[in-house]
Amino acid sequence: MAVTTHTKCVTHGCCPAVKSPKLTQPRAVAYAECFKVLADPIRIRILNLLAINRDPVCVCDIVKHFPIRQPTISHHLKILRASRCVLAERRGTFMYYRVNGKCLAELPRAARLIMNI
Amino acid sequence: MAVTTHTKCVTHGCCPAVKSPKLTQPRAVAYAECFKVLADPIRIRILNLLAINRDPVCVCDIVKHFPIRQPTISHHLKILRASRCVLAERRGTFMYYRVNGKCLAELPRAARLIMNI
DNA sequence: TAAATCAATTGATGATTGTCGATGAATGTG
DNA sequence: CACATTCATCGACAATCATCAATTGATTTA
Repeated sequence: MAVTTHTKCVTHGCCPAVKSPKLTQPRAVAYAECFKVLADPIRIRILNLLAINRDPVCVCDIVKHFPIRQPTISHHLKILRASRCVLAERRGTFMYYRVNGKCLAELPRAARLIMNI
Repeated sequence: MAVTTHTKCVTHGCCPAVKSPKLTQPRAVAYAECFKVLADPIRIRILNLLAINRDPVCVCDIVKHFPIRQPTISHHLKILRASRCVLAERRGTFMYYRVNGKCLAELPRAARLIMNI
């Protein structure tokens, strides 16, 4: 990558011996993907709804608690499912969702790695 | 909020006594805002770079570590600054950035609240 | 088999976001 | 003052995202 910006930074006396980030690019991308899942208040509240109800909840009952339509709820559930934050199970025509207990578990560790502590 | 979807959910026997989410909408929005800041690998690595270098780092030295231009770095720094993840200080023509030690500190607590544990 | 119901998918739309080049603001120096 | 350097801001653009209405798919029941 040819780093040719407008900024010349000719002085070279601004910061002596700046260390590179330890976090690799792929790992940072993986963390960002994880945070992106949580970067929506509806998804956060769906997670919370499922966490409070220990028994699985069907989609139609999830829909009742939010001011958005069923396809949008299904869209959010798909994202939560792809990231393994929730688990799904079919019973007849109903789809039952429940939270994955291990969800958000490695979040404190990620925070420590980013913050280098 | 008039909840009129295609889905009628007429059976009403799918899930007995579904509890509402405890997390309030404003709090979920606040959490989502926080996660949104971390939902970008460049911002994560800028945070990590600043965390590893205990001394403040100027913008031109941050730019050197990433394959994006200076205005984009400034854009990310503005977001990190607005969310109080980093602190800034001016020295002459240089702007020095350092990580806010309290950054990500309440992240585990947020995870527990969302997951109801 | 036909009808009914629940949920996922599709396609469209407006809003947001990451990136860039160009420019402007702030500061130091000759 | 004139010039150089660092960094922030502006405007534009493409990509992504949240949402919806309409449709399709899956399953049960009459």
